[in-house]
Amino acid sequence: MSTILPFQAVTHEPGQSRYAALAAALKARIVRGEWPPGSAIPAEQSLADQHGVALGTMRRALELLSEQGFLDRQHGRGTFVKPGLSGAPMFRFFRFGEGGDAPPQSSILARQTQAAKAEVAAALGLGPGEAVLHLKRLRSVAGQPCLLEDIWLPLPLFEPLLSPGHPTADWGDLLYPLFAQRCGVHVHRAVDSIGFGQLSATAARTLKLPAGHPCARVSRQAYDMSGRCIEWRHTVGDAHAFHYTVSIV
Amino acid sequence: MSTILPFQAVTHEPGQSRYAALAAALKARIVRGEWPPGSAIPAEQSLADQHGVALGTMRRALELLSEQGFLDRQHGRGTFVKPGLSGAPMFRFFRFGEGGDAPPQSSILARQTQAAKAEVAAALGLGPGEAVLHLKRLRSVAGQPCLLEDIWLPLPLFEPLLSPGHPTADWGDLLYPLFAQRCGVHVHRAVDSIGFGQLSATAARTLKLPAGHPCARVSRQAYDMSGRCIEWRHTVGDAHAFHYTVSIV
DNA sequence: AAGTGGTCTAGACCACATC
DNA sequence: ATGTGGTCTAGACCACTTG
Repeated sequence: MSTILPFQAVTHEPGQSRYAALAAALKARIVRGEWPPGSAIPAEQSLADQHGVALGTMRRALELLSEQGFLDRQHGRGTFVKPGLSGAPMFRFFRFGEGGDAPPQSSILARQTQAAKAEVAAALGLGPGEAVLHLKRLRSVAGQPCLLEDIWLPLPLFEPLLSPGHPTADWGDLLYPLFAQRCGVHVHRAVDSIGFGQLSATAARTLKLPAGHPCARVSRQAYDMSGRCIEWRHTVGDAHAFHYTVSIV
Repeated sequence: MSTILPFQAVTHEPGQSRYAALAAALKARIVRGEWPPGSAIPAEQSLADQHGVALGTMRRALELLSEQGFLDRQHGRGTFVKPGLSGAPMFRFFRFGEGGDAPPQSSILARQTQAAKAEVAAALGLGPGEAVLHLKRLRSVAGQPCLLEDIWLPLPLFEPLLSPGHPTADWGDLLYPLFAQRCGVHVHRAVDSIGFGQLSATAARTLKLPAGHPCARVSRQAYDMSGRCIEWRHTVGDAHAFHYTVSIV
């Protein structure tokens, strides 16, 4: 009598390597939530036995998922599902005075549901007119306003953020941990698009800058582990505070 | 009697893996010029025999150098030393009208030797006052001037570019292939630093824009395979033509 | 001491490019 | 047909972390 090997048979296209098929199967188990973000997955040898492959082949699959940002391997400890992005990634583009020490403050200026306009629907992969949550947010450093953000979130998913029981004043200074705690949404990767323009009159008033002042514009699409776009964000800030470094290889 | 294995003994620190030491040894042979850029290096099995390691270990070393951009592996053909960057990488930051089709034109406005000022010397890793070649260069698309560049090159190395026998009018539209052909310098990687400001009066005149017009500033340090900085470049262009996309993982 | 991931070996066989 | 890099195996042993 032989032990049951539940994941041994992996669909394996002719042009696809075994380890790539294994990686896809493991990724599906991660995305499905079988192992929550931050938790450990079984040991290499155990997974190799489960799938009926050699240890080296399973290691190739795990290394692939690690390169793709789904897993975090730690020598002697184990292999863990990567938690979502949590830092203050927008501040990589701006340098405000003494921002290195103090964490940037955040205040929500507006929170309302909307029917998605064409641009927002396209960015989020929704049909036009579907319900979205719109946030207007001001970020400040040492009491000085510096970034103004418009954020759109697809709505059945982010409904917990509409609860009157959780006033926006209590949200804290980072949104992504809030998304994870309240809505179970983990931001896995993001794409930022950078351009320049002038501040509108209303934006200039909020940022305490003259109307028409040059500004940097950053548009962001954020995605969860399944590849679904879960945030569309538009940020403006003083062009003179913008600074970014790129490595070209 | 045994065959001589010239590279078998690799200095191998306790904390260093065998394949990392092999990669460092191979990189040294590449940097030294033993295999010129674009040429094939020996087959995996041959290198493994030379160094007295198993095939899989040599493959790890070669894959590492491939990830680092030193080698280009091609299934069925061989492993090749990567040629330097050759494209028009500055145009990744700007979108000018119909620039997709026509290659950008280049004209050298000035070419002269200088004693390196502090900022230039620091960027190139020279002592202050060492001799550098300074170029001023205008790039145009469809006859419209769009980018103005100041370029500093360390001087014993780039002396061939001073030859009166090669007038700047014959240099063509890309500098990096010129560096490779005339000076044997191959650009392996570059670091670009982006900021925003206003055009100076003279820059505005050259670009046919009003003085004080908002502009994007890109400062570049370019490095060869040995890690030496071989170019410091400062580029300005109309801020409204700037556009860039970043993936965050 | 036990369990984890990291390194290395010595082979077999496959897929691709070229002559 | 030959030579190249790509995949996979089945083991051994090492290095790191934790109880």
